[in-house]
Amino acid sequence: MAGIKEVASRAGLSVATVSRALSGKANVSARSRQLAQEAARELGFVPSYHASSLASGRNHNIGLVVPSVNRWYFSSVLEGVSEALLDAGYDLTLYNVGDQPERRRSVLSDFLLRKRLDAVIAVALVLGEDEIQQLLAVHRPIVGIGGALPGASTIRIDDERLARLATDHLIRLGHTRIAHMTGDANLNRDFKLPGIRQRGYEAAMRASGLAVHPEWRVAADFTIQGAYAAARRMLGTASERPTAVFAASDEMAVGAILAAREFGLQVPYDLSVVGMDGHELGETFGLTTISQDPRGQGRLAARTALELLGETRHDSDGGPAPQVAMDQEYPTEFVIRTSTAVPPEPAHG
Amino acid sequence: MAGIKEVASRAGLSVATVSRALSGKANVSARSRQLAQEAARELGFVPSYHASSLASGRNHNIGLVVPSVNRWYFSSVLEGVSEALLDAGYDLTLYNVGDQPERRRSVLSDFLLRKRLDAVIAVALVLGEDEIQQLLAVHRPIVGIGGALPGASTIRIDDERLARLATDHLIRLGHTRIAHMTGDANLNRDFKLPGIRQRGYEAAMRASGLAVHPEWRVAADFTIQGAYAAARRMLGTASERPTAVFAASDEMAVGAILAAREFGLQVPYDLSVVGMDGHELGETFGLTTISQDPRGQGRLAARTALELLGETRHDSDGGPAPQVAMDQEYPTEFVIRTSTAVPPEPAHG
DNA sequence: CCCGGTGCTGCAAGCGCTTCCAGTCCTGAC
DNA sequence: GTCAGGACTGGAAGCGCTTGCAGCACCGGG
Repeated sequence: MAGIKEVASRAGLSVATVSRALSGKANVSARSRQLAQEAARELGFVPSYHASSLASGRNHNIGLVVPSVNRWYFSSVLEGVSEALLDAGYDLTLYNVGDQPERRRSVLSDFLLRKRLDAVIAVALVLGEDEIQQLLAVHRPIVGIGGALPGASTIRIDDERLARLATDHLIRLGHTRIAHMTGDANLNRDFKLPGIRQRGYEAAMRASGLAVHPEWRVAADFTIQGAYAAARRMLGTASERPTAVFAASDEMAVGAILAAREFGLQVPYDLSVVGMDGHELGETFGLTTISQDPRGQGRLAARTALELLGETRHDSDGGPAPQVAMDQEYPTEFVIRTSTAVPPEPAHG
Repeated sequence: MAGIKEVASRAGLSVATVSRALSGKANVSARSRQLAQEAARELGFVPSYHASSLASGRNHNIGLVVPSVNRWYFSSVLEGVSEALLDAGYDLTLYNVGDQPERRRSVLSDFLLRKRLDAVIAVALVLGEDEIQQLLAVHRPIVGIGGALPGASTIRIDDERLARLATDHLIRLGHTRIAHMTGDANLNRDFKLPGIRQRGYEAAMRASGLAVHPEWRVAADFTIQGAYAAARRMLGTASERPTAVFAASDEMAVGAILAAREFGLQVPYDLSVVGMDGHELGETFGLTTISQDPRGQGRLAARTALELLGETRHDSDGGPAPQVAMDQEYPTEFVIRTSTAVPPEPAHG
C-alpha cells in the first residue's frame, strides 16, 4: 500500500507538492501536477481517508438516520441521498435506528458526535429539544426530511393540508361515509406522521359537516399486508360500510383495494380509495394519490447538506454566500387515476 | 470539543492511561479507569474517529455494496447487516452502486480502497477477476451474499437447485404447461441471478420431458408492477395458456397473480403460481414460495466479517482461532400456501 | 538483603496526510 | 541593473489519538 511519500519520491517532488497536486489545489505547476498524477496512478495510490480527514478536518462523510430501510418511502429517500452523495464524492454512513429509542440514543451520542460526520440527514425523526441541542452543539449541518427538527434545515411536505386535500377529493365526489387508514400509535410513538395526516382527514370531514365514524378509523402498520388485514376486518365488521377510504399511505391503499376485492367490492364503483405518497405500485392499481417523490427529497436533502458545508461555493466564486432555506416545502402532485369515483347509489334506501 | 488531553488533565492522569482506560485495555488500575471515565463523561468526550483509526489502523467501519436499496431482498439484507453492525459498535458505509458499472468501478477504486473500511460485504455483485484481486490485495475481509466471489467468503443459497425444486413442485402436481418469469437480461447484464434460476427451471422441465415453450418465458424487472404488465401481455397473447407459473421472485409472483385475476383466472384453480424469496407479501397472497430470510443472511454476513476481523476472539479467549467457513449455504424453507394446486381439467379436450 | 517478576504509568514516537511559512526562482517595471 | 511581486516549492509542524518502551513501585523467593 503506497503512501504519499512513495508517490513523492517517485515523482521527484516533495510530499507537500504531491498533496497539493492531487487534491487539485492551486499553486502547482502543470508539470508537477502531471508528474504527481502519473506517479500516483502507477503506484495505485489512494490517499488515506483518516489521515486526510484528521489533517484537514473534513470528513467527506454524511450520516443518514432512518427509522427503517424496508419501507418504500425510506428506501427511496435513501436512494436519493446515496445518489447525490456518491456524485459529490461523499460517503454515506447509514444509521438504521429502527423503532428502538435506546438504539437511537446510542447512535446519536456514540456515533454521530465522533466528529467523523460532516453533516447529518435525519428522516422522519422526532427529536427532543436536548437531542437537537446536542447535535447543533457539534456545529454540523443537520437536515431533516419529513419530520420537525426545530433549528435544523428541513425538507417537508404539508402533510396535514395534503391529507385534507385528498379527503376533500372524496367529499367533492359525493362521498359522505369515508374511512381512514392510519398508523398504529402503539407501534411507534415517535412516528408522528399518521397523526398529522389523520388531523387533515378529520379537518376535511369536519369542515364539510361529515361524521367521523370511529369504526371507520382503522389502524395498520403502513404495509400492504398489515393494511389488507386491517381493511378486511373493517369491511367485515362495520355496521355501516364506508363508500370511500383515504389511506395515509399508498401501501395501505393497495392493501385496502386487495381487501375490497376479497369482499367482491369493485374499486372504484363500490369503494373509492385514495392513497398518499406516490408509490410505484400506484399505477398498477390505478390508485388516485398525492405523489411526493421521496427520492427527489433525498437528493435535495443531500444537496442542502453539501451546500451548508460550502461544498458548492467553488462553482460560483465571487457570488454571494449561498443562502440555504431553513424550511423547504417540496412540491407534490395530485394524481387522479381510476380508484376514485362517485359513490354507489344507496342500495337499500 | 474536548480532546483526550483535557480529559487526562482533568483526571490527573496521562493521555496514555486515559486512552487505555477508555478503550477497555488491560493494565489499568480500577481507580485510574474510573477517574478517566468520570472525566470523560463530565467533559462529554468522545474520541475522534479519524485520529484513533489512523493511530490504530482499525476503522470500525464496514462497507456494504448493493445494486439497489429499493427492492425487498436488498433492503432486507441491508437491515440485517445494519442491525448486526450497530450492535457490534461498527459503522456501516453504504454504497448503492445501482446498475451503472462505471459507478461500481469508481466506488471500488476511489472509496473501498481508501483504507477506511475494515471489510466489505457485497450483495449480488459479480466482480471480474481483476476487481476481486484488487480487493483482496488490500487484505481486507470480503464477504459476498448471493453472488459468486471466488476467493471471498460467501453466503448463498443454491438458486439453481431451489428453482428446480419449485418447478418440480408444479410438475408433481400434474402441470405440464409451466411458464417462467425471469429477469430482463437487457436491464442489467451483471445481475446473474435470473439466469441461474432459469437454468433450474429448465433443468426440471427437461428432466421431466416437458417442453419449454418460448412464449412462456416472460422477462420482467423483478418488481410487482413490471411482472404484472409482463404477465398480462403473456396471458393475453400466448397461443396456449400455461396452467402454472414459476416466478423467479415473489414480487413477480404477486404481479402474476394480479394479472391472472385481471383475466378472470382464479389462483390456484385456473393458474398455479409459485414464487421464490419469502417476501412479506407472500402470506397475504397465499403464495407458495421458497423462503430465504435475507435479513438473516445480512446478519450472518456481518458476523462473518466481524469474525474475520477477529472481533469475536475476546469472548472465547483461549479457544482455537475462529474458523470461518469460506462458503456457507444458508438454509431455506419451502412454504406451501394456497397459490398452487393441481391443474384445471382441460377445457375443450 | 538482593533480585527477577508483576502491575501500572507516562514519555514520546508515530499513524499518513494537509497546510503554514519561509525560501527560491523568475518575471517585468522602473 | 535593481527590486517588488508573483508563481512554485519543500521543510516541518501539526491533526488527536494509540502503543512500544522504559521506568517505577512493590511483591515474594532465595
